[in-house]
Amino acid sequence: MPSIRDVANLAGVAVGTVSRVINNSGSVKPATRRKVEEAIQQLNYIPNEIARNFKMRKSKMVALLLPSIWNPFFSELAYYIEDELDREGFKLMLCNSGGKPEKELYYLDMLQQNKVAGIVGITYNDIENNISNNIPIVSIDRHFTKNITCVTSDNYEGGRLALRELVKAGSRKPAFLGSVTSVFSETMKRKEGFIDEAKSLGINYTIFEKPDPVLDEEAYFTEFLNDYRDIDGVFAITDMFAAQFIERASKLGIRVPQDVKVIGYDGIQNHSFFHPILSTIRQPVEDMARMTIKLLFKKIEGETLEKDVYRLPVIFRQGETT
Amino acid sequence: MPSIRDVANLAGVAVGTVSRVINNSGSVKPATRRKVEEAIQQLNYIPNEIARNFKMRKSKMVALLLPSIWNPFFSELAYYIEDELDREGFKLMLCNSGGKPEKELYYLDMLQQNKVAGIVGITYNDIENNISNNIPIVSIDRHFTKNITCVTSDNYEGGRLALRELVKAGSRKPAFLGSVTSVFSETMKRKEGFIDEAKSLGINYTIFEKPDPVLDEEAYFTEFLNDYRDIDGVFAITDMFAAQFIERASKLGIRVPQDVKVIGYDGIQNHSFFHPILSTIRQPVEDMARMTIKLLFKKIEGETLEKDVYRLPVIFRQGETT
DNA sequence: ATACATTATTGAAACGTTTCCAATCCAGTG
DNA sequence: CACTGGATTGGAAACGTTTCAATAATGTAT
Repeated sequence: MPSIRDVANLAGVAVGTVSRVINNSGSVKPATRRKVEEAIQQLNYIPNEIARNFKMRKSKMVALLLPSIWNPFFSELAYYIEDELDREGFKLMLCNSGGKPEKELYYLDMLQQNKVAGIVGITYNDIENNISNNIPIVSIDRHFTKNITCVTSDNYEGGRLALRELVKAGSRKPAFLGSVTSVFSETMKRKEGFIDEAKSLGINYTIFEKPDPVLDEEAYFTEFLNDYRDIDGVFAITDMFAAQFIERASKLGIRVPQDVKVIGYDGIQNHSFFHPILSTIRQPVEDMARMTIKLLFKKIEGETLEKDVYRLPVIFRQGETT
Repeated sequence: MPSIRDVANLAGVAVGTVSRVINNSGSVKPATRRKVEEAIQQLNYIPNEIARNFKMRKSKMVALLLPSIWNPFFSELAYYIEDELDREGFKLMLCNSGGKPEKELYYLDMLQQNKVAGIVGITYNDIENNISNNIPIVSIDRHFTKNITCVTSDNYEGGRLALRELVKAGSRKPAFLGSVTSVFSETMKRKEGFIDEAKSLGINYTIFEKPDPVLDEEAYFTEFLNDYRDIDGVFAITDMFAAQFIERASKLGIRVPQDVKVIGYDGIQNHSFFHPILSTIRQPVEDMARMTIKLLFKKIEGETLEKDVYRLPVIFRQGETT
């Protein structure tokens, strides 16, 4: 593996000169440049990025820490994040935490050791207190404190929109179905929006939340369907949750949308191959991803951002369930 | 940011000693060890992994190069790959090539600069001739030459199985639907298996392939449905392809499975929320992912593998389309 | 031609580790 | 008590870059 020194020797110049040729920094005579480039060709020299990172005390690696890349919402997000990073020559390191706090901490520790340039975090834990030094972090959907910028969709407006669309579709007794997640999660605002809009329209509503994330989901849905037989509309906190509800309801002979209208949140179905196609509040995933990375770049550059939370607008996408 | 030298000073020992404490290498007296550990605590010292990689001339980073993480098959694969890597303390770098040859080459080049320990490649290009030095590579579903080990599902048997299942479901005039991809792709064996089994059972079959990957898919399916009206069974090369066919067929009033039985390949639907649930040839994604990484580790260790291609068995999973 | 300004180039230090050899320590032995 | 050998520790080189001060070469105006 030839080094910059070998190139310098072959070209008959100093290593510093080779460095300047490679990086286009400083000035070098055209003739010299040519000599060096020939030597590089001849030796098939490839700059050692690790040595460079080491010397410069920074890398162009950004980590994406999320529960599971398998989740279609996250994989779409990851796709755009990688794309945006690549535009600036940054690389993406992928970390699946499984949502487990100890794994999140383990990864955070590892990322510090590896001196990543920045972190995009979708975590359940309070990341902030566990990151000792000052690695720039942007969080998606989790709002901790000032130090960690948050990018999210407009969950509150999404909740209001969902309620309005349910009503528009004919629902008179709508319910919100969700599961209690992290207190830092912005997604809880979906519920707030739902409630506020119902109140302002004078509509009776029901809130039915799964308290424990690991609780049996089948039991949860069954209980709901038994206890609230007159519900005629459901706003589920995510598309996945909505789909589970629909399946469970179908098994009990409840028809969607005839008996119950259903609206999800996310908009993960990017193809209309499978049915029913969910009516949903669509998050602007691509915009969120690109904004996240742009903000992260700014933080890496040392700029301070004017806002703590950036909320992007959502839209209602009509499917077959309302 | 404290360095190993600061620790050494505070503890009143040499840097070499600190290094030995950190890495548990060589021998160090318990009393000394304690002193050093205290200093580490006090300074909040974090070893610099980049410096380490630099010095050791190797990193624990493995790259996954694939068309798009957004594709559910790949995101499932990536999930297990990351998990298996993490077990040995390796990290995953994610590269979306979009399937574009130039982007694949660009990434390959970058990965060499970054001295990754190994590469998992799902590429359209002939990777082999474009990787100058000897980074260990394991490929999924693409069989190049001896240098790059290939892990794949048993596509040939999968093809035979699909044909048998279509016949079992009552199809008398089955067709294979696929698109011509890379000549290196193992997935073409699905067609071969389909054909061989049809021949051996004395069944008439049809092959209808989309020649150009970028060709309009709607036109392709429409043409097929117009020209082959008597087809009563379809084996599509992937689940996605099958789903597209079903959608197109439905629009023309052709019912699945009453008029046409459909079998896909992959088994990407890990939940039964959306319908129809595809009958499919399920790839053992988790096994493939873990085997890929285990083989890659062996190559990184310098072992030579006994086989060029590792084929894992597939199963038929009954859905609602046969 | 001379002095000066500008452009090119060199050489060496520095980044934070690991590792090897040599030096030192210490317990046990004859 | 001197000696031996293993355990422990110190010190320095090396990994491949970038960068900076110092020097050399070149060009420019007088």
